[in-house]
Amino acid sequence: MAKNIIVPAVKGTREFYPEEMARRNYIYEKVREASQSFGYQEWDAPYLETLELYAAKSGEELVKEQAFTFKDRGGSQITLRPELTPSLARMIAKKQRQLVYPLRWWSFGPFWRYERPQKGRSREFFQWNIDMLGPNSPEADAELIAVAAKFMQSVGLSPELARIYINNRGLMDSEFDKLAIPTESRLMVSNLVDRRSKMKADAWEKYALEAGLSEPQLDGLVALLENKDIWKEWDDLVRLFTALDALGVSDYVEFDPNVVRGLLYYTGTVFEAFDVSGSVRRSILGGGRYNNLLADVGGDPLSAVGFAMGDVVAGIVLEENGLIPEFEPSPAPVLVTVFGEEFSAESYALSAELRAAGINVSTYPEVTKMKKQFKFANKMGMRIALIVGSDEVENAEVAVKNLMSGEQVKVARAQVPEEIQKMLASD
RNA sequence: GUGGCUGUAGCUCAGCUGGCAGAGCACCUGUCUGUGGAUCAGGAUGUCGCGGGUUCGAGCCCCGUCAGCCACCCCA
Repeated sequence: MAKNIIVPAVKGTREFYPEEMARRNYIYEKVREASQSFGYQEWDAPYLETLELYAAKSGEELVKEQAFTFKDRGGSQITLRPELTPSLARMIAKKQRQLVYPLRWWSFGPFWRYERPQKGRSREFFQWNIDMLGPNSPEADAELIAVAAKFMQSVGLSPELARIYINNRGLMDSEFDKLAIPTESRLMVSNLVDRRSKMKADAWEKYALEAGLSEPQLDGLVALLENKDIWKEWDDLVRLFTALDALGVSDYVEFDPNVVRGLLYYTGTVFEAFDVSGSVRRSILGGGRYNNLLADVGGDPLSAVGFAMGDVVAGIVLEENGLIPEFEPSPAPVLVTVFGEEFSAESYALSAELRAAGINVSTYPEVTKMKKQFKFANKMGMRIALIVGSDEVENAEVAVKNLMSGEQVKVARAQVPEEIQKMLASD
């Protein structure tokens, strides 16, 4: 069949055939609903940015190893955006005095990272970003977590399926102080904590000692990571959980001292949502409070909290839990068949009439056997087929066949739009 | 960047110690000359990822390469 060699798609990209496109749009739609229900405004930034923008704050790995960069014709280093936050910071900084606070913004768009594709990771992906800027309160943090919970709930991810795990960097730092872990070791300890769930206990302990922890520090760290009640000693967390309770999302949230988040810029609350039992061990979404970012990029200090969700992991989790809505191939539920050459004008006129009545309609675009036309309607998941043949034209009627039930009735031509609307509304 | 697994029909895959390239599904035609989704009958379909090597002979063995998947790293 394929005599010619098909040029392959770029590694790590995904091709969106209609079925995949429907899934992507479904996620986008639910993201929009959740964001807007809390009053967040949709915005977007350029997809192309200068490499310089990321140098200021993003991790080295992200910029040096994972950015897609190229020189444009003028010689500037251009990057396909690997994340959104630096663009957000710039756009806020540029209009910092004109914007209205608390500022609530959300965005859903493409991002690129040059990394090895694997389960839950591609080189081109979509990401939901949502942030609140201005306030610095546990209640603001709780709102973002509630937005995440609302999204999860709206796509059918119940608390039994997915959960949001919460911690606070301030609490951890204060505990690290008590264990006399020096500031320069904090990053190492964060990585250690991150890795704990992926390693066997004894291997992890050995690794921790090799990384420079003393025996008492290790014991203290383990005790800390297993203490599910320590949040009660941290005022911000007490307020956060109180607010989450009031927001009605306490079923979705859980304190977990093991959540530290790799990124350096988080300053307070951090959280991450995971599939409770699925095969993806990656986070569905993650975020937290980052109060220093605006000042770091040259703006006036401004507090912020937000999170990001990639569409790849989210899509896998929904898929594995059977939560993707059934795909309807044709956006038009009605097919107008073409009976023969001499009747095609009738069919097109009828189609136009139905469209004018607000009904989505496809007309079969060539003259062929009825069998083929019906087969097409069936495969496209259409619900109604119309026939305008010699008998029908003679009697000013249209044969209306319900493809779900198989029933077929003759309807007076003038009544057709109304009849179809009734049929479409009935199920 | 490191390591492992896999590339055979449109899809999912089988293919024995190296010996004529297969199945199921999907597709097309007919049974049914105004009607789909069921049954039955028939039919078409291949750069065995690509390049080289070994061999009388390679889908199978060896080397290389590309791609996909999985894990690590990092992270959405």
